[in-house]
Amino acid sequence: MSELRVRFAPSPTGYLHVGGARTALFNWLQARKEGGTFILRIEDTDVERSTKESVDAILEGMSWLGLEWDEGPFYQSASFPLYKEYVQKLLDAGKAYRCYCSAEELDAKRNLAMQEGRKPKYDGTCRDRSDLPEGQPCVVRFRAPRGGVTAFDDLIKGKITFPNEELDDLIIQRTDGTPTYNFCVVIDDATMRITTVIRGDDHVNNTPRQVQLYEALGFPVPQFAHVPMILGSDKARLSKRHGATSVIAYRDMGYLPEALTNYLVRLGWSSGDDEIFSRDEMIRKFDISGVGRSASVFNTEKLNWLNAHYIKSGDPQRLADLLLPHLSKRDVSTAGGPDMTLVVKTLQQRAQTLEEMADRALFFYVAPTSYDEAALAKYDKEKMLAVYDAAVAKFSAVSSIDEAGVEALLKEISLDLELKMGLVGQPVRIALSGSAQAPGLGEIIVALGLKETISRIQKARAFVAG
RNA sequence: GAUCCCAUCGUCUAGUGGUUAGGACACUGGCCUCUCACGCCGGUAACAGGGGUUCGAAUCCCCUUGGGAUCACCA
Repeated sequence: MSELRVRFAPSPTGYLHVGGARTALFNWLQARKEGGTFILRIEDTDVERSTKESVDAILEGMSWLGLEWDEGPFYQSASFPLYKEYVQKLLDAGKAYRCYCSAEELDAKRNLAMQEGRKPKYDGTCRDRSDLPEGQPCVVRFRAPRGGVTAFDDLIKGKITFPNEELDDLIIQRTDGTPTYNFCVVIDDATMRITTVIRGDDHVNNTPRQVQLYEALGFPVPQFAHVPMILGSDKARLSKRHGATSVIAYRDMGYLPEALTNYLVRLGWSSGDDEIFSRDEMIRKFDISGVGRSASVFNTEKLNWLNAHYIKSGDPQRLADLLLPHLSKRDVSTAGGPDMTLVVKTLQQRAQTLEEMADRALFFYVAPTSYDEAALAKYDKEKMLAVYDAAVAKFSAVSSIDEAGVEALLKEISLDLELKMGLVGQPVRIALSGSAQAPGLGEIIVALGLKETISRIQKARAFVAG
């Protein structure tokens, strides 16, 4: 076991977002690669917005993606006393002070500064205040260093430096006594002995403040790796209006977890010309320092391609299990119908998602009640009837059949009636599936069975005969 | 507005001073074929702009432009 300790720290105010999922994946991969520890921490210090439903949704998303954590989930809300203790430490050391400015006053000052084009930062009114009004509501602020710079070496972005002038005295404890985010992360990351903080790059601007906090508290500063954002097709931050952003939504749309993780790992990271990565390959080849510095656009087309790849190469039995809920959703019962494994096999080359596969699988379980008229119209009525009669005769004459057998029978019909294969196969396909687009006839007939095949052809014959 | 970050085909990316700038998705031409797909072969398509440094820049430096993030008693 290496010393590497990483964490994924979502705030439970919604479902697991694909961006969050990628951050979690990168953390997980780095931990697995190094033999380190992956910790899950729920940042629920905002009691107002945090919900149990969100926690469950996040855990469900993590599990579905197979990102198992080694420690946790830990809840920040359980550590309030700990934060209080450190606030007091800072207060005692003179590294923090009480501020009696009201939220209204602060808002007014901030707006004024913005209007006048100045930096909207705290003016330090209470920084050197000597009187301590008893019983007055107050917050606690960190006494930030005034001059100089604060810098850190980001594993992804390189060295980042901030002038301390830009950083004001941030609030670490609210009027109601609860701690604020930037303070909690530092305490948690330090006490959990996190060695590498891998998170979204919307946090880079928070990092110098946190570094100052680590230093004031006497904690070792961890390494940071800020992962670029995921954007929508218009290059704006990915949001619902670009489509689904919840990983569970992707599951429900029929995506495979290995396809999503494969897609996500390639967003911002690559290994030569490779596109397909098994779990093991990902773990072996991934390295957080190899992640790119720029944001990337989420592209559903490529995700579809990967999903199709994993459907094509997936185990039919497993896919059948995963397909079942999508069929149930369509009020289709597979009981008494063809073996689902056989059905899946006919569709693996033809579906990009399980939803699409379910649509295409429908006819196996529900005999067509109507036929594609436009397709039917392309064929001569008398010839079709002859094909149907011949097919019924041929299929009735055998007791069992395989794909090659179907092929042979169709050839015979083609020769007997002196019709091209296309004129034999298509009418039969329409009879069996109702549509002009379906898997190979051999596959369909083997899955359906001779009895059902003959019955469907007879039904179609009656329909065509009028 | 301030600070910070970013910049190779439409998209994801390879490239780390010398390449016909490579791969993948998408698009597209053809082959295969009982349909639709799969598969196979081929094609279109990029170094944001301008200055340097260098014998030589996609690669190093500067500026411009364009994107993004953050500036809360949210996380």
